[in-house]
Amino acid sequence: MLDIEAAQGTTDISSARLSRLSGFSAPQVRRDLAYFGSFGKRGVGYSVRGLRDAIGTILGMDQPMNLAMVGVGNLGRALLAYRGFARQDSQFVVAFDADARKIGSTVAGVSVEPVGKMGRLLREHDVRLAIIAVPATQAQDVLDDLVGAGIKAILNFAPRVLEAPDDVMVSNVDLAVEVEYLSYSLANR
Amino acid sequence: MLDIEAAQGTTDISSARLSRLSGFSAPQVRRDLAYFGSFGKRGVGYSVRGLRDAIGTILGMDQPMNLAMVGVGNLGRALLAYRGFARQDSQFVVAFDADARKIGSTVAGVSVEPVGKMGRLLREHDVRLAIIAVPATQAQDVLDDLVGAGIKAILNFAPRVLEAPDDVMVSNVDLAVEVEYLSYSLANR
DNA sequence: GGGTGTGAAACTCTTCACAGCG
DNA sequence: CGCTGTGAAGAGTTTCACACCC
Repeated sequence: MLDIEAAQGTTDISSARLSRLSGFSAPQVRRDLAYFGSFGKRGVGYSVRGLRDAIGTILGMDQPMNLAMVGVGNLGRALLAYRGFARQDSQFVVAFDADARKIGSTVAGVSVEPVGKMGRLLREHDVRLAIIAVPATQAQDVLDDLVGAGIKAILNFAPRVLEAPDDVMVSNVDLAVEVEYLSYSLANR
Repeated sequence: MLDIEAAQGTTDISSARLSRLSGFSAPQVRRDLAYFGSFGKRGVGYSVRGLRDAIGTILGMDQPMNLAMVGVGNLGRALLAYRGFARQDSQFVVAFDADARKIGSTVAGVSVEPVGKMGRLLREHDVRLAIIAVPATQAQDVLDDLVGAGIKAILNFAPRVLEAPDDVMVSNVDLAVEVEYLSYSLANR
């Protein structure tokens, strides 16, 4: 969103404009931003550049975040190549797969390693966030390995409820849920 | 979640157990379910089978929902093959791509058609929900075409804010946002 | 004038506690 | 007895309105 404005050369943006772009109400936008500090100028709006930097800092994206991908099937490949990640300072540093034929290959500039080396390589590369893109049947095993390697944040794309210790955050992206939500919305106008 | 229980032969499930599996509190589960009707038996719990059917009906998944995929790159391919969708009665009936070399091929049993035929084929196949998995630069054009073809529900995977008429629902799956959320959670314990 | 930041009101959502039924 | 369904209390969130500053 802020990228669009930056690309258009806009330097300042009002909460009203952010409202239109984001779908949140203008007072909402102001309150949420004010929660983290005073970023805006009265009578002018928010500096696009300043806002982006501030949000980056708040999200902890100002310092690089090393990511690992587990599973290099279609989905893993797509995610490795996904443009959205590149805009932040997060980056994939290593990928893993169980298929011996894929080991040693490179996908989107990231080398594919055997799952057996996960523990060691995750520590070596200082990976703090891992993404699970393996078949549902293997997802829990992968999660257990990741937890064993000290990973505290996991993004799971496998359509399965996974068990994890309380101090490990697991965020599920269940693509079917999105379709269900839209289906429900269609059925109820 | 309910699939897990069904697979284990469990016939009834309590709100307490659903709470552990879903992460929502037990009263929360009960209230949400009660909102749609009385599905549970006091002293016993909810029938797994009954619940699944009821939820399916509520979501409008009891009748088939035809889906179209626009964009057959890595992400489109991954989504077409995604297991999660198959469990419901939703199904992909057609896919589109701008690349002439892909036209006529079949991905996960779905034939790839030229984007130029989108309007006609969407109507022919009675598609009501389309998924956008094209590069960000082309996403808005695709959305406009879909809207022109009468599609009222769109799931967008391109990392871009899209403009759509008020009566068209656009659900964005921004994969970067998920990483940002976990990154923020990591930074703030 | 224009747009932020924020107190106060309105609203929604969550939790608690328990009556009541199987 | 065990667990649902739900009124009432509590917490959190959104909206409104406007003082204040650029």
